Amino acid sequence: MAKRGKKVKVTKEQRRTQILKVACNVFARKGYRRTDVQEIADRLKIGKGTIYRYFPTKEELFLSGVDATMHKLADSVIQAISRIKDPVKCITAIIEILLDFCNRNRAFIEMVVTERAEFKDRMDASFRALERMRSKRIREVIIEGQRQGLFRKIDPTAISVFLVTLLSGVFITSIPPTDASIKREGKSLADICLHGILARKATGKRAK
Amino acid sequence: MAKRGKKVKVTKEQRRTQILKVACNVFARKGYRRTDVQEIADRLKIGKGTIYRYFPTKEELFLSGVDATMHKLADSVIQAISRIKDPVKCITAIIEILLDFCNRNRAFIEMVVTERAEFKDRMDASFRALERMRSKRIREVIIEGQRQGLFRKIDPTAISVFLVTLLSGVFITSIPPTDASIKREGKSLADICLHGILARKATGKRAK
Amino acid sequence: MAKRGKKVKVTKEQRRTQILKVACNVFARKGYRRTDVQEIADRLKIGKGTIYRYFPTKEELFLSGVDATMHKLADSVIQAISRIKDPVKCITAIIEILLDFCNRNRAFIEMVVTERAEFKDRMDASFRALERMRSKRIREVIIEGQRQGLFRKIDPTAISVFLVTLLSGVFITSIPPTDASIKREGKSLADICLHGILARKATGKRAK
Amino acid sequence: MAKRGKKVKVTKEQRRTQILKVACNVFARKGYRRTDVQEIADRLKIGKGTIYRYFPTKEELFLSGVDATMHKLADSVIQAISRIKDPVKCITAIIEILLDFCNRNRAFIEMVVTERAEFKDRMDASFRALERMRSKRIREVIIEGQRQGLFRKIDPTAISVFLVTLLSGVFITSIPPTDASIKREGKSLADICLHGILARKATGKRAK
DNA sequence: TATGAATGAGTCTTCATTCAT
DNA sequence: TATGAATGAAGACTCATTCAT
Repeated sequence: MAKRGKKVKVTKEQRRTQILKVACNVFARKGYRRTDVQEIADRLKIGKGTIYRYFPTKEELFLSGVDATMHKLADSVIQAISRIKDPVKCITAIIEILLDFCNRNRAFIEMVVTERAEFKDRMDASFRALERMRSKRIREVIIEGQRQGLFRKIDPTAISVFLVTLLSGVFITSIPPTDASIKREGKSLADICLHGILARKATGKRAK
Repeated sequence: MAKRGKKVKVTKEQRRTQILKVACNVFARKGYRRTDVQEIADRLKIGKGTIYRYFPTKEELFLSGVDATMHKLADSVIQAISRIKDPVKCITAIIEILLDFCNRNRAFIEMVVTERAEFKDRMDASFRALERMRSKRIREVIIEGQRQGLFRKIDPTAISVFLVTLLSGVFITSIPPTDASIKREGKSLADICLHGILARKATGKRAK
Repeated sequence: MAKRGKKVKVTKEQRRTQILKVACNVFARKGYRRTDVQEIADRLKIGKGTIYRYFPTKEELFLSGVDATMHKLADSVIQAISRIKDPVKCITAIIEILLDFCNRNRAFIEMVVTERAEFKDRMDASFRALERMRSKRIREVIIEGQRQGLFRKIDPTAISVFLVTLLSGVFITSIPPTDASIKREGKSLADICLHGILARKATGKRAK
Repeated sequence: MAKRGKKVKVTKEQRRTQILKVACNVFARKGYRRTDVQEIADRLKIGKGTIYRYFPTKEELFLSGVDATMHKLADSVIQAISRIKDPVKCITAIIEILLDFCNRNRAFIEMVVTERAEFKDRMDASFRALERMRSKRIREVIIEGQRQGLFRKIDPTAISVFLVTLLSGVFITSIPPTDASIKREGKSLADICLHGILARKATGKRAK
């Protein structure tokens, strides 16, 4: 009622972002269905109706949150890829960036998991679109790596499927809190990706 | 009302299993919240009350379904592992079995995803228990492989984390229908796992 | 399932009485609505269907229990009244008997209270019938007492209303467990009934 | 839908009271279990959800009704007692007030009866608390009456038990509609309370 | 523009009663 | 005769969305 104090004036866009951020947190913690729009409003100390002024439905609010974060992720991966020329380093970077992102966006990961369950039909499209894009970029890196003779000459699709699968695994398994050794873990995953599990002596030429 | 025909006699256990199976399908298709217990009953052509004779709550019904399938999966993986002596073949087998299982249990995968969103706190324990067990078995295979000089002498935990991550990715990404080339895909994933992405000739120069 | 042992053969009437007794206890403890017919069956170690062989509905079962006990109470009061000739002792006896009965039939009292709430329209008739009868007997005692010059010459209805009211109060307030001093309490109530609260010396002046 | 007319503006407190009043009536008429919250809403021409905005559960709604009326009753009795100095008149007044209250609050009485059956464990506490308080006030009146030499010098507890029992009886037996002669009945009950049933000429001989 | 009171469709769960064995 | 599995009507409660102020 009171809300005394300077009652900071915010632009529409800022207000929208505020709402989105808080909504994401609540959705992440409680899941889509369990989240009461009222709770989001309460946390923001605004009226429930106000939220509906910015987002037509609860669903839209939720999906907007997923989308926004999705784009942030995609952007940082793509940016990294385009900065790094060396295909080998690129693969490592992609894994590290994803791990780092997952670590810093636990809430988001939860949202995506939830989303998949709740909005299977509707949202899968957008989810897959992103995945396909990611997959496409990775393909490019792989083909470049093969062109340079760095990567094995196997079906690029096979490699890209492999990487996407691994990355999805990273995405999913990173949900439980992992500690600050994220960096090390990223390196370790990338190393195995690149060199495989088998001992080099078994390969003949592979021994260091 | 109808129940035409011979009115097959079923034991309690069979009835329970029947219900569980249909329930899993509906849950998988619609998600936990969207599933109305009435629909499960309708599909079984039994009364809603009957379901509640076998499962005290909708939640219990859901979790029972997850649990049952979880155990089937764990069993088939463990069995395979114990049958196969060669660590290299074992790794391949684990990937293939999981892929195959995911392919044949789409519904189940959906349930697990849903579950994670809905029953985060409650079910995570059982989910992780299974994961830990799987991880432990894989470690054993890895250590054996290293003992035989087949696998690289790097931290077994790193390898096991890598494999579990990849497997989780398999689990998750297999949700969209993949065709019968599952076998081939499994082999392909395992191949990259074992030999890595890098070309052999490049190995020498790239070794750290 | 087993129920081994001599499986004592019981007549239909005995079985009916058994059921009624157990049912009364459960109803008394949980109230009519809260009582599950299944629980009564379980306690008796018989099938639920069996109960329905003896009582057409749950309601009938409940009301039969009330009725049976009601009659026991009415009988013991009437018997006492007809044994005792002295109207003064008779009044005391009625109070004592009721107190004693209430004390030994807590469960029953609860049933009557429940019944009044649940079956207001339907059962009130039978409840009142009994009350009227009790009231009628009491009236007879009063009139006899007045004839003998023992009781004040005020409207017998007033006295009977007074007594019925007091007895109903006994009925209701006796629900919480009272100890063995029931007898003393009965005497005390009867004493005040007979002599009133006012000091005798005051009687002369205060008489209307 | 309709909500014709001026759509009177009501405060939250007024709305709460409105709901409580109608709810009491419905509960009283149908009993707790038989009452559908929907019916209360329909009668108020408001949505069911609105009721749940004011009372978290049906039970709470019910018990709030009992409580509110309980307090009204306690207040009017206590007020009357503190206004009247003469112990003899006080006793009469207490009976009259209770009778009158019961007559004008049939619905309430029904609620209390229902409550006792449904909420035995939970509500008994508050019910008894009130009773104890009433009983304490009455004791004070009695002791004062004895000090003034107006009342017989018997155990004050005995007298108070007697009165509470009688009052409970009034409470209970007044449920069936009694006519406007309430006043007369109150006087009559009080008269017997004070002077007893026995004829005065008999008093001398019968005194213990 | 912001609010939050009001709404009522949607669902889980209970349990008296039936009836095939 | 006894059983207990099956039934489905009934009812409490939630919460996204609306809309008057």
